[in-house]
Amino acid sequence: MTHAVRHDAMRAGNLAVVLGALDRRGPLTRAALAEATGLSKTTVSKLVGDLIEAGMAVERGTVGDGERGRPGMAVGLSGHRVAALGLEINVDYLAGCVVDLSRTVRLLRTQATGNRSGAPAEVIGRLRTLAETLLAEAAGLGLSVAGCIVALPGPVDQATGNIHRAPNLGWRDVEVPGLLELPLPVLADNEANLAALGELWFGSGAALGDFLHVSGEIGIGAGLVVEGALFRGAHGYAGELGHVVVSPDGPQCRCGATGCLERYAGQDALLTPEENMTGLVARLHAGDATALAACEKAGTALGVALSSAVNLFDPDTIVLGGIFAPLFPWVSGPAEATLHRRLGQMRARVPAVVVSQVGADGASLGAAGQVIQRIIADPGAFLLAPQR
Amino acid sequence: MTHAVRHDAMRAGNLAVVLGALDRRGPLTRAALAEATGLSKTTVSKLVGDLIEAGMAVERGTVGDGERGRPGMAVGLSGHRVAALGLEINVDYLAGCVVDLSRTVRLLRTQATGNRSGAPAEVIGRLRTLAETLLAEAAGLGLSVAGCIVALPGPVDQATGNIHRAPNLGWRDVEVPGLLELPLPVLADNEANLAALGELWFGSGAALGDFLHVSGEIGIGAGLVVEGALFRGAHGYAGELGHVVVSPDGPQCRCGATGCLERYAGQDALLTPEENMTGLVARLHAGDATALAACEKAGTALGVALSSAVNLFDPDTIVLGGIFAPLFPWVSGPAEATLHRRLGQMRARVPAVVVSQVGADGASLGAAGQVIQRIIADPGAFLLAPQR
DNA sequence: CCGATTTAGTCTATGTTGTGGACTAAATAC
DNA sequence: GTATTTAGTCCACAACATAGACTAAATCGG
Repeated sequence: MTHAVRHDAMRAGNLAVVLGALDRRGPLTRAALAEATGLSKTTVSKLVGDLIEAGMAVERGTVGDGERGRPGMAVGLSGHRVAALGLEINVDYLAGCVVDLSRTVRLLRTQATGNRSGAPAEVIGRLRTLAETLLAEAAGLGLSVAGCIVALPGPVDQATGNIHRAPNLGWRDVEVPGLLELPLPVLADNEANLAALGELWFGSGAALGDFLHVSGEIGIGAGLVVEGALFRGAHGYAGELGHVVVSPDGPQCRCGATGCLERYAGQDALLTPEENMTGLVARLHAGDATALAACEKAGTALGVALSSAVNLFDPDTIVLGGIFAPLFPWVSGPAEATLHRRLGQMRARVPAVVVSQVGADGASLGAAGQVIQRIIADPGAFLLAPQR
Repeated sequence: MTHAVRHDAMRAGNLAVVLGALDRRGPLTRAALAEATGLSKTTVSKLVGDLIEAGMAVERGTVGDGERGRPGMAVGLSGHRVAALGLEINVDYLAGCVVDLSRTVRLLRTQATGNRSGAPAEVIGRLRTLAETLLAEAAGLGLSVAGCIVALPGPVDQATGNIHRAPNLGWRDVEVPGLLELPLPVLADNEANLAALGELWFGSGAALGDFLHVSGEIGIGAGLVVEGALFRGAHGYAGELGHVVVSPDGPQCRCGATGCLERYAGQDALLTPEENMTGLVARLHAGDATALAACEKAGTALGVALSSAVNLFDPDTIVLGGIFAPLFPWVSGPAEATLHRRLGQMRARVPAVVVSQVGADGASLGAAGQVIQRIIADPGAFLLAPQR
């Protein structure tokens, strides 16, 4: 239900409207803010005053654009006080970052460690150490970290932040947020979802329109961003592109079905057991026929699965991330050709296939960005937060 | 952007909160409403007064449940004044209905006419006559019709309500809402989307959880309902289940691709040119081997396409409507078996496949219901509407 | 160089809305 | 028949946004 609107909710809502306008339209004068939001100058002045006092906005000097009249004082988001922590647990690394309110990356650490079949408590302990280091450094920068989201490689219960199962880690039903024991609110989300948001805020962003972000790792996940917000299915199991049908009579998949995309374009299908991604890319550059054929096949299969996804989701753009980012030159051609072959006649516009602009840090950046997004959407809840 | 909250918006929001509570939780006393919404008794009393005056709510008598204390006066949605018009243009019929605020169907008319390759102006003229008849009858019942939505068999631009192309009607870029020239606000939407909403409000409804509604006609469309709201892709082209891949090397489809679901389970794939649906069902009941085999094949193909859709959308339930409703006994078995085969090992819960509870009127009912939904979500805009 | 004009931002009186608590109404409990 | 309990209304008050007057600081034109 839409919640009851009392006076305090009205104020909180308008605070969010002003902060949101600053976020989307860059620095603005109070007069321009009043124009943009439809609020009166008086109200905007009061709200801006509160935001400045809370360290969420700053005056950025007068804008004397040569026009007549008194020049306005530009007000913009301030990255000097409020910040967010993003963390990621993946199969072979841990990552963490601190992003400030203006979505500037202030700190970023990656730690290569084998977490495959590591005990949850042990892995989470290492992540806690990483997080505490980042929090201490953030405090040194004068930043007040308001919250944290952890990216996890598997479906996450949105209500609790617990991960139901992470096949690639060998985990089942682990209460990650609780076990982290950090002195701030902690939530968790699916790595594929957060990588899509990372692309939105730290990659090509709004230029993509509504986009489907494909994050191939061991499995292949996809996150859909519609009008700047993530589409989540019913229970966080949406976007499982890896098990979309490519050919119903295809090879057996570990999921029990046959002919899933993962069998054609998953990491295990492309790499030989003793080879890593760098090796494969080297072979591709050298013109190795086997490697080129495998990528051609993977790209075509990806195109088939994506054509189904486009029919169902209807995105403007498709972004290839994860393992498909380094393989993009070899995979995107066949994928795009297949998309055009299957969709070109029916649709006025076939989605473009582009490469992700954020690397492996996409998920942790998206996690921190999501915290920032929540703060901007409801700054009232953070105005009274302790300042360092 | 979230819109600025002024005093009038605060009041409008609270009106919506109260009306929404009445809609979802049935008749309630003012005291119970205050409890449910978090508003004070005073405020609830004032808001309820306005709603009663506007004819959107009525007192339904005291609830003397034997408890101590003064008995409360139950207040419920009133279906006596505000209503909505739903229309549908399909290949071989026109349909129209009037639904009141309490989502009771007050009037329902279907008109069998061949609209395939009929000139838009002519077909819309017939629809206008139908609409005007319904509006006159509604006025006779004391109903004030606040708005209208038209269901169309093809992708619809949400901003304008114009249909871009309707292959089964042979239409391109027709401004249906404008051409109707009705004396009330008219919008349009995709037939598959509205049929899904029809199932939500006039069929099995909330018991389904988040569901995917498959509406097979000539083409096969799907509408996804998440938390009581429709998921729309980027431009209203989402949910094209008919062109999801079943087998990439399958037969040529009219869309230019190969092996689309439509070629296995579309109306044209199941019926011989000289046969209609009734004939097919009769043959199935008689045990005709060819017909049974065709349905088995269609059901399996549907299961394959749906397994991809479930991987991407993650619904709780799948509802089969349109041509799949009469064919349900023969199609659902193979479809469900295929879903279990492909998804059973990976997912804790495979979506149940159920039959639609609303017939061919689903889309026009959903259209009217959507208007009602909008009124309930923002009653403020209709409080000053002319009363009959 | 100085007044007219224009735009930015603040200040003050006012209006709308929701709230808490006092008050009235109408039932059951003893 | 009185005490108790719950429903609903009334009234004084508080929170917030607003309109318009007012001050501040620039450009324009002579």
